[in-house]
Amino acid sequence: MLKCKVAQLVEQAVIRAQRGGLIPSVALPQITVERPQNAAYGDYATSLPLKLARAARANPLSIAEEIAELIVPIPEIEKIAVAPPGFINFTVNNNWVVQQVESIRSAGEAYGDINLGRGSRVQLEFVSVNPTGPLHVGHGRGAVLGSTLAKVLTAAGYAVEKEYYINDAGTQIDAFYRSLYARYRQALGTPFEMPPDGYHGSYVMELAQEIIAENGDKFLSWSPEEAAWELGKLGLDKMLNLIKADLKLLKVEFDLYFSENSLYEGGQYQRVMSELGERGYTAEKEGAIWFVSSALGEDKDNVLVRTNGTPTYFASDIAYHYNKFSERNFDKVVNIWGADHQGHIARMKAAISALGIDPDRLRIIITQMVTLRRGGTELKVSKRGGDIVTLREVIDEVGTDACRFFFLSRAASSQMDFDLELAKKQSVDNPVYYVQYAHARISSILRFAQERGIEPSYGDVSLLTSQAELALIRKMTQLSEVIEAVADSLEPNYLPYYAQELAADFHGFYEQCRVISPDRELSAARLKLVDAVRIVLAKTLHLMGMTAPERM
RNA sequence: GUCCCUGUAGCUCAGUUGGAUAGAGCAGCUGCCUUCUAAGCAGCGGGCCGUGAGUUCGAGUCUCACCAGGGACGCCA
Repeated sequence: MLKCKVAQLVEQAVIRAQRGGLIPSVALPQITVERPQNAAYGDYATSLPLKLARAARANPLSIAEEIAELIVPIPEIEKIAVAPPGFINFTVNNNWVVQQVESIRSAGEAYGDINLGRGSRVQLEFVSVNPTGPLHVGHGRGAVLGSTLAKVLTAAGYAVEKEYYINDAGTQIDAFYRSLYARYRQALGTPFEMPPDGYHGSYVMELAQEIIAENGDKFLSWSPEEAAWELGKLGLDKMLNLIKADLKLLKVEFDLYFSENSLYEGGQYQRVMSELGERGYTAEKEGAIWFVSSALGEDKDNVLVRTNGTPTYFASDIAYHYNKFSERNFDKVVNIWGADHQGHIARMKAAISALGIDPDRLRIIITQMVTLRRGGTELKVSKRGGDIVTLREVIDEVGTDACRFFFLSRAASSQMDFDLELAKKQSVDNPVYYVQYAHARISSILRFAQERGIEPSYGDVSLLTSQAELALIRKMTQLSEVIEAVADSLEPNYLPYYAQELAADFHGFYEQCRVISPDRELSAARLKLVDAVRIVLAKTLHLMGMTAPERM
């Protein structure tokens, strides 16, 4: 990345300036290079002199001049300028810029990829919704976020594994099983009361109907416990398949569905409990076994094993994370959780440090709530309460691409309104279509050129000299910086904004520069540029899990 | 009561980790299609960045207090 190269040049120059006594030898902060907001300042800038000014007790402008003087010239950089109050600005050589068109075309789909991760293994766990009901919009948000992060981290050189943790054990599953059994009985005309803590949504009745259609009434003769268990397993399987189908509609897929139950069957749960005990982090109180998180600075302890002997969700989650770090040896683990899991973060981190694992290896992203609206009225999404608007209905109404783009455009930390009416009404003037339209236009030009026998490969990029052309190429060269920013921050919302900027630069170019003209040389050169834009735009769309349409 | 997230244009939201003149999309208004897609382009209007202090060369960004909205504080997950 040219940006890193510039940072290195600055660092070398500063060190030289300090050794030569031109500026005081104070400790250097992290050398950062950024893109100035105003293009008039050039392509890159550093505010290092401003940061050094205080410690060095010197005028930032003169520091900037001393440093700038010592920066070794490289062919890519055409101009280095000092600007008040103490910036050093870098302007990239236009020859280098136009050459990037060639680089893009030879790199193809790999263009923009970086090696930030150096192959280290990252596990991304997301969605992980209890298979006790259909997905709602909030789940969709985490799903889109996770699947996009997976793509970006892969592009950034990490070895990524996507995982869905199935909570197929515990009290919620039990409540689901008993609800399904009650609905089964009711559907067969043998009245049975719904459990008070049950799932009242109509989808449970539909599941019961399906099971009756496939298995008849044979469970009526079974004992309620056995019948609930068998029915439950059938229902859970169906529910999970529905969830997978919904996720597929959203273009979300996993490498592994990890069963909570397997932690008990595989012995991880037992191993973790004894290890926590050996390390002195468990205690028995009031007939239950507790994790002594207060010993690690938490404000209270948490139950691991209930009085009735069953483990809590927290206990199996510790076993799960032990499995991730100590048995599967992931370098880093990223979990995407809903806002309701906020309180779980601190104790989860405490638990893994209790197991001797560096808690910084675990990063947890909390997605804030999505409130679904239709116009002014808020729609309910609670699973337990009854009927909900499902994710599938939202996708059917709004479309996968628009859904994904919409979710990605908002930072995970912001709660958001998803207004179906608005999403549909705006769908024609949506930024989504603005970006995709650019790709369709490009495809159209390429078709047009092909019909006339104009080949992009013959193009001579040095003919690309107009402002619109250069600005467009400059924008393309930012892709790897965007990938880096997303991979570092785990905030993919840079992506949709970058896509819009790139599309805007293309549309601007399209208005100002006729691609296929009587000038065959220029036509070929511009066609080559257009083909490069196709590559970068499609890559950006694909990182977001969106389609790059050839016609609209 | 404690903890977490949010508060930026009429609306929905960005703001590159503390930098230069705070941006985009909708909505409103004015222009631009005999030529590769007008789902586009050019332009106009719109701001006490919740409030008040603090940190420093410099704050939308960091700290504290307060106000407002949301979430979590369970032997549910």
